[in-house]
Amino acid sequence: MTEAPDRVTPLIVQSDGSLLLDVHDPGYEVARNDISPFAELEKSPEHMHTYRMSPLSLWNAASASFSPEFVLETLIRYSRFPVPENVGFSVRETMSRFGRVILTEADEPGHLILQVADEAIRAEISGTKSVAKLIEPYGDNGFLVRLYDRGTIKQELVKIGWPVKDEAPLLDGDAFTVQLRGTTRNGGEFTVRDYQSEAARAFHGNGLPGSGFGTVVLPCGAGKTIVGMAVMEKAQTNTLILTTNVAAVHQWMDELADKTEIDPDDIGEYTGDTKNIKPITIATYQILVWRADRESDFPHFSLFRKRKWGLIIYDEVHLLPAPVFRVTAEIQAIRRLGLTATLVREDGRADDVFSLVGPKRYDVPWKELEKKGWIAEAYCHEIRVDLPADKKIPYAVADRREKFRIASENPRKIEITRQLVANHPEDHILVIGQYLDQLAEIASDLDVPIITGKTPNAEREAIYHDFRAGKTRIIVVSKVANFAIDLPDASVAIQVSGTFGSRQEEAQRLGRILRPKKRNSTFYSIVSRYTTEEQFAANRQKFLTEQGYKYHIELWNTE
DNA sequence: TAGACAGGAA
DNA sequence: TGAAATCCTGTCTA
Repeated sequence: MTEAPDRVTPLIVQSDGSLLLDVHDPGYEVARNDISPFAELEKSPEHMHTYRMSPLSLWNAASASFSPEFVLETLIRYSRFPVPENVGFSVRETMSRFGRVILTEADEPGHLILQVADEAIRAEISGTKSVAKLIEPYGDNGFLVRLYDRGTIKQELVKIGWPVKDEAPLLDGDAFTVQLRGTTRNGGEFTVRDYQSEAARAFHGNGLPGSGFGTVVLPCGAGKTIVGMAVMEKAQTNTLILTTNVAAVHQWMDELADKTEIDPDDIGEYTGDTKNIKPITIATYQILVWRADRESDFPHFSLFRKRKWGLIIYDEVHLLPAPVFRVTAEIQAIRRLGLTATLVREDGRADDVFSLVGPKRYDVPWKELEKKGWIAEAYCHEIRVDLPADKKIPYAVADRREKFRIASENPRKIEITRQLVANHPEDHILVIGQYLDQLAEIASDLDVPIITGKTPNAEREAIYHDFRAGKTRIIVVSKVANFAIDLPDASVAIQVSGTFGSRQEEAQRLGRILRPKKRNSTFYSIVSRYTTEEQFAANRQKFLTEQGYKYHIELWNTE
Protein backbone atom coordinates (compact mmCIF):
# COMPACT_ATOMS: atom_id res chain seq x y z
CA MET A 1 0.00 0.00 0.00
CA THR A 2 1.48 3.36 -0.97
CA GLU A 3 0.58 6.56 0.76
CA ALA A 4 1.19 10.20 0.08
CA PRO A 5 4.47 11.04 1.81
CA ASP A 6 2.96 13.94 3.75
CA ARG A 7 0.18 11.88 5.30
CA VAL A 8 0.26 12.02 9.08
CA THR A 9 -1.15 9.14 11.10
CA PRO A 10 -1.18 10.07 14.78
CA LEU A 11 -4.43 8.27 15.54
CA ILE A 12 -5.28 4.70 16.46
CA VAL A 13 -8.99 3.94 16.29
CA GLN A 14 -10.00 0.99 18.45
CA SER A 15 -13.08 -1.12 18.10
CA ASP A 16 -14.45 -0.04 21.51
CA GLY A 17 -14.76 3.54 20.27
CA SER A 18 -11.68 4.82 22.03
CA LEU A 19 -9.15 6.85 20.08
CA LEU A 20 -5.46 6.81 20.89
CA LEU A 21 -3.61 9.93 19.85
CA ASP A 22 0.19 9.87 19.59
CA VAL A 23 1.50 13.08 21.14
CA HIS A 24 4.87 12.82 19.40
CA ASP A 25 3.47 12.47 15.90
CA PRO A 26 3.80 15.59 13.73
CA GLY A 27 0.07 15.37 13.04
CA TYR A 28 -0.88 15.47 16.71
CA GLU A 29 -2.16 19.03 16.88
CA VAL A 30 -4.22 19.08 13.70
CA ALA A 31 -5.74 15.73 14.57
CA ARG A 32 -6.57 16.89 18.08
CA ASN A 33 -8.41 19.89 16.69
CA ASP A 34 -10.28 17.85 14.13
CA ILE A 35 -11.50 15.10 16.47
CA SER A 36 -12.45 17.44 19.33
CA PRO A 37 -15.95 18.23 17.93
CA PHE A 38 -17.03 14.61 18.40
CA ALA A 39 -14.69 12.97 20.93
CA GLU A 40 -13.89 13.84 24.50
CA LEU A 41 -10.56 13.48 26.22
CA GLU A 42 -10.39 10.66 28.71
CA LYS A 43 -6.75 10.24 29.73
CA SER A 44 -3.60 12.14 28.91
CA PRO A 45 -0.40 10.56 30.16
CA GLU A 46 2.84 11.60 28.51
CA HIS A 47 2.96 9.68 25.23
CA MET A 48 -0.46 8.51 24.14
CA HIS A 49 -3.74 10.33 24.87
CA THR A 50 -7.07 8.54 24.97
CA TYR A 51 -10.18 10.16 23.55
CA ARG A 52 -13.61 8.57 23.53
CA MET A 53 -16.55 8.88 21.23
CA SER A 54 -19.47 8.70 23.66
CA PRO A 55 -23.13 8.86 22.64
CA LEU A 56 -23.26 12.37 24.11
CA SER A 57 -20.17 13.62 22.29
CA LEU A 58 -21.55 12.23 19.02
CA TRP A 59 -24.97 13.77 19.63
CA ASN A 60 -23.40 17.13 20.36
CA ALA A 61 -21.62 16.83 17.03
CA ALA A 62 -24.81 15.75 15.27
CA SER A 63 -26.75 18.68 16.69
CA ALA A 64 -24.02 21.02 15.44
CA SER A 65 -24.68 19.56 11.97
CA PHE A 66 -21.63 17.36 11.72
CA SER A 67 -22.48 14.27 9.68
CA PRO A 68 -21.41 10.72 10.48
CA GLU A 69 -19.53 10.81 7.17
CA PHE A 70 -17.51 13.77 8.38
CA VAL A 71 -16.67 11.91 11.59
CA LEU A 72 -15.61 8.78 9.75
CA GLU A 73 -13.61 10.65 7.13
CA THR A 74 -11.76 12.43 9.90
CA LEU A 75 -10.97 9.13 11.62
CA ILE A 76 -9.79 7.56 8.36
CA ARG A 77 -7.69 10.60 7.47
CA TYR A 78 -5.56 10.37 10.61
CA SER A 79 -5.74 6.69 11.36
CA ARG A 80 -2.53 4.68 11.43
CA PHE A 81 -4.37 1.40 10.87
CA PRO A 82 -7.62 0.59 9.09
CA VAL A 83 -10.60 1.87 11.07
CA PRO A 84 -12.48 -1.12 12.55
CA GLU A 85 -15.69 -1.77 10.69
CA ASN A 86 -17.89 -1.79 13.76
CA VAL A 87 -16.77 1.74 14.64
CA GLY A 88 -18.22 3.01 11.38
CA PHE A 89 -21.40 1.17 12.14
CA SER A 90 -21.79 2.44 15.67
CA VAL A 91 -20.94 6.05 14.79
CA ARG A 92 -23.65 6.02 12.11
CA GLU A 93 -26.10 4.28 14.39
CA THR A 94 -25.52 6.63 17.33
CA MET A 95 -25.56 9.84 15.33
CA SER A 96 -28.68 8.80 13.42
CA ARG A 97 -30.51 8.66 16.74
CA PHE A 98 -30.36 12.43 17.00
CA GLY A 99 -33.34 14.00 15.28
CA ARG A 100 -35.55 10.90 15.21
CA VAL A 101 -37.60 12.23 18.08
CA ILE A 102 -38.74 15.84 17.68
CA LEU A 103 -40.69 18.14 19.97
CA THR A 104 -42.96 20.56 18.11
CA GLU A 105 -45.81 22.94 18.68
CA ALA A 106 -49.31 21.50 19.31
CA ASP A 107 -52.77 22.83 18.60
CA GLU A 108 -53.84 21.69 22.04
CA PRO A 109 -53.24 24.56 24.43
CA GLY A 110 -50.69 23.79 27.15
CA HIS A 111 -49.24 20.90 25.20
CA LEU A 112 -46.49 19.96 22.77
CA ILE A 113 -46.24 17.12 20.29
CA LEU A 114 -43.48 14.55 20.40
CA GLN A 115 -43.10 13.41 16.82
CA VAL A 116 -41.75 9.92 16.30
CA ALA A 117 -42.01 8.70 12.73
CA ASP A 118 -40.53 5.28 13.39
CA GLU A 119 -42.93 2.69 14.75
CA ALA A 120 -40.28 0.69 16.61
CA ILE A 121 -39.05 3.81 18.40
CA ARG A 122 -42.66 4.69 19.30
CA ALA A 123 -43.07 1.27 20.81
CA GLU A 124 -39.85 1.57 22.78
CA ILE A 125 -40.92 4.97 24.11
CA SER A 126 -44.38 3.92 25.19
CA GLY A 127 -42.89 0.77 26.69
CA THR A 128 -40.61 2.75 29.00
CA LYS A 129 -42.37 3.49 32.26
CA SER A 130 -40.59 6.73 33.17
CA VAL A 131 -41.44 8.19 29.77
CA ALA A 132 -44.87 6.64 29.26
CA LYS A 133 -46.30 8.44 32.26
CA LEU A 134 -45.46 11.79 30.64
CA ILE A 135 -47.14 11.16 27.28
CA GLU A 136 -50.40 10.25 25.59
CA PRO A 137 -50.71 8.83 22.08
CA TYR A 138 -51.65 11.51 19.58
CA GLY A 139 -52.37 11.12 15.87
CA ASP A 140 -50.59 8.53 13.78
CA ASN A 141 -47.02 9.17 14.75
CA GLY A 142 -46.78 11.15 17.88
CA PHE A 143 -47.51 11.76 21.51
CA LEU A 144 -48.97 14.65 23.41
CA VAL A 145 -46.73 16.11 26.12
CA ARG A 146 -47.71 18.71 28.71
CA LEU A 147 -45.81 21.97 28.31
CA TYR A 148 -44.74 21.61 31.92
CA ASP A 149 -42.96 18.33 31.15
CA ARG A 150 -40.90 19.72 28.28
CA GLY A 151 -37.65 19.45 30.22
CA THR A 152 -38.40 16.21 32.02
CA ILE A 153 -39.28 14.36 28.85
CA LYS A 154 -36.00 15.39 27.27
CA GLN A 155 -34.08 14.22 30.33
CA GLU A 156 -35.84 10.87 30.36
CA LEU A 157 -35.51 10.24 26.63
CA VAL A 158 -31.79 10.93 26.53
CA LYS A 159 -31.41 8.28 29.25
CA ILE A 160 -32.87 5.65 26.94
CA GLY A 161 -30.78 6.78 24.00
CA TRP A 162 -33.20 9.04 22.13
CA PRO A 163 -31.96 12.62 22.38
CA VAL A 164 -34.81 14.97 21.57
CA LYS A 165 -34.53 17.65 18.94
CA ASP A 166 -36.54 20.46 20.50
CA GLU A 167 -38.20 22.52 17.77
CA ALA A 168 -41.07 23.82 19.86
CA PRO A 169 -41.27 27.62 19.88
CA LEU A 170 -39.61 29.77 22.50
CA LEU A 171 -41.35 32.62 24.26
CA ASP A 172 -40.19 36.15 23.75
CA GLY A 173 -39.47 37.95 26.98
CA ASP A 174 -40.17 41.62 27.52
CA ALA A 175 -38.20 43.70 25.06
CA PHE A 176 -35.13 45.56 26.20
CA THR A 177 -32.60 47.39 24.07
CA VAL A 178 -29.08 46.07 24.24
CA GLN A 179 -26.44 47.64 22.06
CA LEU A 180 -22.73 47.03 22.04
CA ARG A 181 -20.45 50.04 21.81
CA GLY A 182 -17.61 50.24 19.33
CA THR A 183 -15.39 51.48 22.09
CA THR A 184 -15.18 51.01 25.80
CA ARG A 185 -16.66 53.67 28.00
CA ASN A 186 -13.29 55.22 28.70
CA GLY A 187 -12.47 55.46 25.03
CA GLY A 188 -10.45 52.27 24.61
CA GLU A 189 -10.85 50.13 21.56
CA PHE A 190 -13.21 47.23 21.60
CA THR A 191 -14.39 44.91 18.86
CA VAL A 192 -16.15 41.60 18.99
CA ARG A 193 -13.75 39.00 17.64
CA ASP A 194 -14.72 36.82 14.71
CA TYR A 195 -15.14 33.65 16.71
CA GLN A 196 -17.20 35.45 19.35
CA SER A 197 -19.76 36.73 16.86
CA GLU A 198 -19.70 33.35 15.11
CA ALA A 199 -20.53 31.71 18.42
CA ALA A 200 -23.44 34.12 18.92
CA ARG A 201 -24.67 33.42 15.38
CA ALA A 202 -24.42 29.66 15.90
CA PHE A 203 -26.45 30.06 19.08
CA HIS A 204 -29.27 32.03 17.44
CA GLY A 205 -29.26 29.91 14.29
CA ASN A 206 -31.20 32.56 12.33
CA GLY A 207 -34.15 32.05 14.61
CA LEU A 208 -35.04 28.71 13.02
CA PRO A 209 -36.94 26.20 15.14
CA GLY A 210 -34.55 24.21 17.28
CA SER A 211 -32.19 27.11 17.90
CA GLY A 212 -31.98 29.80 20.56
CA PHE A 213 -30.72 27.53 23.31
CA GLY A 214 -27.46 25.69 23.80
CA THR A 215 -23.91 25.83 25.02
CA VAL A 216 -20.81 27.60 23.80
CA VAL A 217 -17.46 26.09 24.74
CA LEU A 218 -14.45 28.39 24.82
CA PRO A 219 -11.10 27.98 26.59
CA CYS A 220 -10.21 30.13 29.60
CA GLY A 221 -9.36 33.65 28.62
CA ALA A 222 -11.12 33.55 25.26
CA GLY A 223 -13.75 36.10 26.27
CA LYS A 224 -16.93 34.22 27.09
CA THR A 225 -18.49 37.36 28.53
CA ILE A 226 -18.27 39.02 25.12
CA VAL A 227 -20.07 36.06 23.56
CA GLY A 228 -22.79 36.55 26.16
CA MET A 229 -23.07 40.23 25.27
CA ALA A 230 -23.17 39.48 21.54
CA VAL A 231 -26.03 37.04 22.19
CA MET A 232 -27.82 39.66 24.30
CA GLU A 233 -27.48 42.18 21.49
CA LYS A 234 -29.32 39.87 19.12
CA ALA A 235 -31.94 38.86 21.67
CA GLN A 236 -32.91 42.41 22.73
CA THR A 237 -34.74 41.26 25.82
CA ASN A 238 -34.76 41.14 29.61
CA THR A 239 -31.83 38.94 30.56
CA LEU A 240 -30.97 36.96 33.68
CA ILE A 241 -27.30 36.05 34.10
CA LEU A 242 -26.25 33.38 36.60
CA THR A 243 -22.66 33.09 37.80
CA THR A 244 -20.61 31.14 40.31
CA ASN A 245 -19.60 33.92 42.70
CA VAL A 246 -20.05 37.55 43.64
CA ALA A 247 -16.80 38.65 42.01
CA ALA A 248 -18.07 37.27 38.71
CA VAL A 249 -21.35 39.14 39.22
CA HIS A 250 -19.43 42.38 39.55
CA GLN A 251 -17.27 41.55 36.59
CA TRP A 252 -20.34 41.05 34.39
CA MET A 253 -21.80 44.32 35.64
CA ASP A 254 -18.59 46.22 34.92
CA GLU A 255 -18.22 44.67 31.49
CA LEU A 256 -21.81 45.44 30.56
CA ALA A 257 -21.48 49.03 31.71
CA ASP A 258 -18.18 49.34 29.88
CA LYS A 259 -18.97 47.73 26.56
CA THR A 260 -22.71 48.25 26.01
CA GLU A 261 -25.01 51.23 25.87
CA ILE A 262 -27.12 49.83 28.70
CA ASP A 263 -27.83 52.38 31.41
CA PRO A 264 -26.09 51.13 34.58
CA ASP A 265 -29.39 51.82 36.37
CA ASP A 266 -30.93 49.02 34.32
CA ILE A 267 -28.35 46.50 35.53
CA GLY A 268 -29.25 44.80 38.79
CA GLU A 269 -27.26 42.71 41.23
CA TYR A 270 -29.08 39.90 43.00
CA THR A 271 -26.81 38.46 45.68
CA GLY A 272 -26.66 38.11 49.44
CA ASP A 273 -25.64 41.76 49.67
CA THR A 274 -27.99 43.46 47.27
CA LYS A 275 -31.25 42.27 45.80
CA ASN A 276 -32.13 44.38 42.81
CA ILE A 277 -34.17 43.04 39.94
CA LYS A 278 -33.66 45.06 36.77
CA PRO A 279 -34.07 44.38 33.04
CA ILE A 280 -30.57 42.94 33.17
CA THR A 281 -30.09 41.04 36.42
CA ILE A 282 -27.02 39.12 37.52
CA ALA A 283 -27.25 36.58 40.33
CA THR A 284 -25.12 33.87 41.92
CA TYR A 285 -26.02 30.19 41.82
CA GLN A 286 -25.61 30.15 45.57
CA ILE A 287 -28.39 32.57 46.31
CA LEU A 288 -30.69 30.50 44.11
CA VAL A 289 -30.02 27.27 45.97
CA TRP A 290 -30.11 28.81 49.41
CA ARG A 291 -32.83 27.53 51.75
CA ALA A 292 -33.49 27.71 55.45
CA ASP A 293 -33.21 23.94 55.93
CA ARG A 294 -33.30 20.68 54.05
CA GLU A 295 -37.07 20.37 54.12
CA SER A 296 -38.14 23.80 52.97
CA ASP A 297 -38.12 24.94 49.37
CA PHE A 298 -35.88 27.42 47.59
CA PRO A 299 -37.22 30.93 48.26
CA HIS A 300 -35.09 32.63 45.60
CA PHE A 301 -36.26 30.43 42.75
CA SER A 302 -39.02 33.00 42.32
CA LEU A 303 -36.37 35.19 40.67
CA PHE A 304 -36.98 33.17 37.52
CA ARG A 305 -40.56 34.43 37.41
CA LYS A 306 -40.13 37.96 38.74
CA ARG A 307 -39.82 39.26 35.19
CA LYS A 308 -40.57 38.04 31.73
CA TRP A 309 -37.01 37.01 30.99
CA GLY A 310 -36.30 36.42 27.33
CA LEU A 311 -32.79 35.08 27.86
CA ILE A 312 -30.98 33.29 30.66
CA ILE A 313 -27.20 33.00 30.59
CA TYR A 314 -25.61 30.21 32.62
CA ASP A 315 -21.99 31.21 33.17
CA GLU A 316 -19.68 28.25 33.87
CA VAL A 317 -22.51 25.88 33.07
CA HIS A 318 -20.40 22.87 34.07
CA LEU A 319 -20.80 24.07 37.68
CA LEU A 320 -24.58 24.53 37.55
CA PRO A 321 -25.93 23.13 40.84
CA ALA A 322 -28.38 20.23 40.73
CA PRO A 323 -31.44 22.13 42.05
CA VAL A 324 -31.07 24.72 39.29
CA PHE A 325 -31.57 21.93 36.75
CA ARG A 326 -34.98 21.42 38.28
CA VAL A 327 -36.10 25.00 37.64
CA THR A 328 -34.45 24.95 34.25
CA ALA A 329 -36.58 21.95 33.37
CA GLU A 330 -39.66 24.03 34.10
CA ILE A 331 -38.70 27.02 31.99
CA GLN A 332 -37.79 25.36 28.73
CA ALA A 333 -39.57 28.03 26.70
CA ILE A 334 -36.98 30.66 27.61
CA ARG A 335 -33.87 31.22 25.46
CA ARG A 336 -30.82 30.06 27.35
CA LEU A 337 -27.11 30.13 26.77
CA GLY A 338 -24.57 28.00 28.64
CA LEU A 339 -20.97 29.21 28.71
CA THR A 340 -18.13 26.93 29.73
CA ALA A 341 -14.54 25.87 29.09
CA THR A 342 -15.39 22.19 29.41
CA LEU A 343 -18.61 20.24 29.17
CA VAL A 344 -17.30 17.50 31.42
CA ARG A 345 -18.97 17.45 34.83
CA GLU A 346 -17.48 15.61 37.77
CA ASP A 347 -20.97 14.53 38.88
CA GLY A 348 -21.80 12.92 35.55
CA ARG A 349 -24.76 15.19 34.79
CA ALA A 350 -23.47 16.21 31.38
CA ASP A 351 -26.59 14.75 29.80
CA ASP A 352 -28.73 17.16 31.83
CA VAL A 353 -26.76 20.07 30.42
CA PHE A 354 -27.43 18.62 26.98
CA SER A 355 -31.16 18.14 27.63
CA LEU A 356 -31.99 21.20 29.69
CA VAL A 357 -29.59 23.95 28.69
CA GLY A 358 -28.94 22.60 25.23
CA PRO A 359 -26.36 20.94 23.02
CA LYS A 360 -22.99 22.37 22.17
CA ARG A 361 -23.44 24.97 19.45
CA TYR A 362 -19.92 26.22 19.09
CA ASP A 363 -16.33 25.68 20.07
CA VAL A 364 -13.06 26.94 18.61
CA PRO A 365 -9.86 25.07 17.91
CA TRP A 366 -7.20 26.33 20.34
CA LYS A 367 -4.64 26.37 17.58
CA GLU A 368 -6.50 29.18 15.88
CA LEU A 369 -6.87 31.17 19.08
CA GLU A 370 -3.21 30.64 19.85
CA LYS A 371 -2.11 31.51 16.33
CA LYS A 372 -4.00 34.78 16.45
CA GLY A 373 -2.65 35.55 19.88
CA TRP A 374 -6.04 35.52 21.64
CA ILE A 375 -4.91 33.04 24.25
CA ALA A 376 -1.48 32.69 25.79
CA GLU A 377 0.85 29.93 24.76
CA ALA A 378 1.83 28.16 27.92
CA TYR A 379 4.50 25.66 28.76
CA CYS A 380 3.75 23.32 31.61
CA HIS A 381 6.37 21.39 33.49
CA GLU A 382 5.71 18.73 36.02
CA ILE A 383 8.68 18.32 38.30
CA ARG A 384 8.94 15.09 40.25
CA VAL A 385 11.16 15.01 43.28
CA ASP A 386 11.95 12.25 45.78
CA LEU A 387 10.94 12.49 49.40
CA PRO A 388 13.91 13.21 51.65
CA ALA A 389 15.30 10.15 53.44
CA ASP A 390 13.87 11.10 56.83
CA LYS A 391 10.30 11.29 55.44
CA LYS A 392 10.36 7.92 53.70
CA ILE A 393 9.64 5.82 56.77
CA PRO A 394 6.86 8.09 58.12
CA TYR A 395 5.35 8.04 54.63
CA ALA A 396 5.46 4.27 54.39
CA VAL A 397 3.64 3.72 57.68
CA ALA A 398 1.09 6.54 57.31
CA ASP A 399 -2.53 5.98 56.33
CA ARG A 400 -3.78 7.27 53.03
CA ARG A 401 -4.72 10.76 53.99
CA GLU A 402 -1.50 11.30 55.96
CA LYS A 403 0.43 10.00 52.99
CA PHE A 404 -1.03 12.67 50.79
CA ARG A 405 -0.20 15.37 53.25
CA ILE A 406 3.39 14.20 53.75
CA ALA A 407 3.87 14.04 49.99
CA SER A 408 2.34 17.48 49.51
CA GLU A 409 4.50 19.09 52.16
CA ASN A 410 7.72 17.52 50.94
CA PRO A 411 10.32 20.03 52.22
CA ARG A 412 12.40 19.61 49.09
CA LYS A 413 9.75 21.52 47.23
CA ILE A 414 11.01 24.63 48.96
CA GLU A 415 14.48 24.24 47.50
CA ILE A 416 13.04 23.65 44.07
CA THR A 417 10.81 26.68 44.34
CA ARG A 418 13.85 28.74 45.25
CA GLN A 419 15.71 27.46 42.17
CA LEU A 420 12.78 28.07 39.85
CA VAL A 421 12.40 31.59 41.12
CA ALA A 422 16.12 32.14 40.51
CA ASN A 423 15.70 30.83 36.96
CA HIS A 424 13.08 33.48 36.23
CA PRO A 425 14.66 36.72 37.37
CA GLU A 426 12.45 38.89 35.13
CA ASP A 427 9.05 37.29 35.56
CA HIS A 428 6.09 37.97 37.77
CA ILE A 429 5.58 34.78 39.71
CA LEU A 430 2.73 33.25 41.70
CA VAL A 431 3.43 30.38 44.07
CA ILE A 432 0.22 28.45 44.65
CA GLY A 433 -0.49 25.77 47.19
CA GLN A 434 -3.01 24.00 49.31
CA TYR A 435 -1.64 23.94 52.85
CA LEU A 436 -1.30 27.16 54.79
CA ASP A 437 1.68 25.99 56.90
CA GLN A 438 3.65 25.03 53.83
CA LEU A 439 2.83 28.30 52.12
CA ALA A 440 3.81 30.36 55.14
CA GLU A 441 7.15 28.59 55.23
CA ILE A 442 7.79 29.25 51.54
CA ALA A 443 6.76 32.88 51.88
CA SER A 444 9.22 33.44 54.69
CA ASP A 445 11.94 31.49 52.86
CA LEU A 446 11.55 33.71 49.79
CA ASP A 447 10.75 36.74 51.92
CA VAL A 448 7.66 37.65 49.88
CA PRO A 449 4.01 38.46 50.78
CA ILE A 450 1.37 35.76 51.22
CA ILE A 451 -2.37 35.92 50.56
CA THR A 452 -4.80 33.47 52.15
CA GLY A 453 -8.54 33.45 52.72
CA LYS A 454 -7.97 35.31 55.99
CA THR A 455 -6.08 38.16 54.40
CA PRO A 456 -8.36 41.23 54.64
CA ASN A 457 -9.41 42.80 51.36
CA ALA A 458 -7.51 46.02 51.98
CA GLU A 459 -4.27 44.11 52.47
CA ARG A 460 -4.92 42.02 49.36
CA GLU A 461 -5.44 45.16 47.37
CA ALA A 462 -2.19 46.62 48.61
CA ILE A 463 -0.27 43.47 47.67
CA TYR A 464 -1.92 43.34 44.24
CA HIS A 465 -1.06 46.96 43.72
CA ASP A 466 2.62 46.45 44.53
CA PHE A 467 2.65 43.42 42.27
CA ARG A 468 1.17 45.29 39.33
CA ALA A 469 3.50 48.21 39.90
CA GLY A 470 6.44 45.80 39.90
CA LYS A 471 7.39 46.58 43.49
CA THR A 472 6.77 42.95 44.40
CA ARG A 473 7.61 40.32 41.84
CA ILE A 474 6.47 37.23 43.71
CA ILE A 475 3.31 36.41 45.69
CA VAL A 476 2.47 33.24 47.57
CA VAL A 477 -1.27 32.45 47.34
CA SER A 478 -3.51 29.82 48.89
CA LYS A 479 -6.72 28.49 47.38
CA VAL A 480 -7.92 32.08 47.07
CA ALA A 481 -6.25 31.82 43.67
CA ASN A 482 -9.22 29.71 42.55
CA PHE A 483 -11.70 32.47 43.19
CA ALA A 484 -9.84 35.75 43.09
CA ILE A 485 -10.89 37.30 39.84
CA ASP A 486 -8.77 40.35 40.44
CA LEU A 487 -5.56 38.39 40.80
CA PRO A 488 -3.01 40.22 38.68
CA ASP A 489 -1.36 38.68 35.65
CA ALA A 490 1.74 36.64 36.13
CA SER A 491 3.85 34.90 33.56
CA VAL A 492 5.07 32.11 35.82
CA ALA A 493 3.09 29.98 38.24
CA ILE A 494 4.56 27.41 40.58
CA GLN A 495 2.14 24.95 42.15
CA VAL A 496 3.65 23.35 45.23
CA SER A 497 0.64 21.33 46.32
CA GLY A 498 -2.67 20.52 44.74
CA THR A 499 -5.95 18.96 45.69
CA PHE A 500 -7.61 15.64 45.11
CA GLY A 501 -10.11 17.95 43.57
CA SER A 502 -11.74 18.32 40.28
CA ARG A 503 -10.49 19.52 36.95
CA GLN A 504 -12.84 22.48 37.30
CA GLU A 505 -10.91 23.68 40.29
CA GLU A 506 -7.76 23.37 38.30
CA ALA A 507 -9.44 25.20 35.47
CA GLN A 508 -10.32 28.18 37.65
CA ARG A 509 -6.84 28.31 39.06
CA LEU A 510 -4.93 28.03 35.82
CA GLY A 511 -7.34 30.06 33.77
CA ARG A 512 -6.91 33.00 36.07
CA ILE A 513 -3.17 32.82 35.91
CA LEU A 514 -2.49 32.00 32.30
CA ARG A 515 -4.31 34.92 30.79
CA PRO A 516 -3.54 36.15 27.30
CA LYS A 517 -0.55 38.42 27.31
CA LYS A 518 2.43 39.36 25.26
CA ARG A 519 4.94 36.85 26.55
CA ASN A 520 4.55 33.13 26.99
CA SER A 521 3.59 31.69 30.32
CA THR A 522 5.23 28.90 32.23
CA PHE A 523 3.48 26.70 34.73
CA TYR A 524 5.38 24.42 37.09
CA SER A 525 3.82 21.79 39.26
CA ILE A 526 6.00 20.08 41.84
CA VAL A 527 5.03 16.55 42.81
CA SER A 528 6.65 14.04 45.17
CA ARG A 529 7.89 11.05 43.25
CA TYR A 530 6.55 7.58 44.01
CA THR A 531 3.72 8.91 46.18
CA THR A 532 -0.06 9.19 46.01
CA GLU A 533 0.47 12.74 44.85
CA GLU A 534 1.24 11.39 41.40
CA GLN A 535 -2.40 10.33 41.10
CA PHE A 536 -3.77 13.81 41.14
CA ALA A 537 -1.08 14.79 38.69
CA ALA A 538 -2.79 12.55 36.14
CA ASN A 539 -6.02 14.49 36.59
CA ARG A 540 -4.25 17.76 36.04
CA GLN A 541 -2.56 16.50 32.89
CA LYS A 542 -5.94 15.69 31.49
CA PHE A 543 -7.10 19.19 32.19
CA LEU A 544 -4.02 20.77 30.64
CA THR A 545 -4.49 18.74 27.50
CA GLU A 546 -8.18 19.63 27.38
CA GLN A 547 -7.18 23.26 27.51
CA GLY A 548 -4.70 22.78 24.71
CA TYR A 549 -1.54 23.21 26.75
CA LYS A 550 1.60 21.24 26.14
CA TYR A 551 3.35 19.77 29.12
CA HIS A 552 6.56 18.09 29.96
CA ILE A 553 7.52 15.81 32.82
CA GLU A 554 10.98 16.04 34.35
CA LEU A 555 12.77 14.48 37.27
CA TRP A 556 14.81 16.71 39.48
CA ASN A 557 17.55 15.74 41.80
CA THR A 558 18.21 18.19 44.56
CA GLU A 559 21.20 16.41 46.03
C1' DT B 1 -28.16 51.43 58.72
C1' DA B 2 -23.73 49.76 57.88
C1' DG B 3 -20.27 46.73 59.40
C1' DA B 4 -18.39 42.72 61.56
C1' DC B 5 -18.76 38.18 62.80
C1' DA B 6 -20.60 33.40 63.56
C1' DG B 7 -22.52 29.31 61.62
C1' DG B 8 -24.31 26.24 58.08
C1' DA B 9 -24.13 24.57 53.34
C1' DA B 10 -22.08 22.24 49.46
C1' DT C 1 -9.65 10.07 50.56
C1' DG C 2 -9.25 16.32 53.16
C1' DA C 3 -8.30 21.26 53.75
C1' DA C 4 -9.54 25.66 52.75
C1' DA C 5 -12.28 28.85 50.58
C1' DT C 6 -16.81 31.07 49.39
C1' DC C 7 -21.63 32.65 49.91
C1' DC C 8 -25.70 33.54 52.42
C1' DT C 9 -28.42 34.66 56.51
C1' DG C 10 -29.07 36.27 61.05
C1' DT C 11 -27.52 38.65 65.07
C1' DC C 12 -25.06 41.96 67.47
C1' DT C 13 -22.84 46.51 67.91
C1' DA C 14 -22.23 51.44 67.37
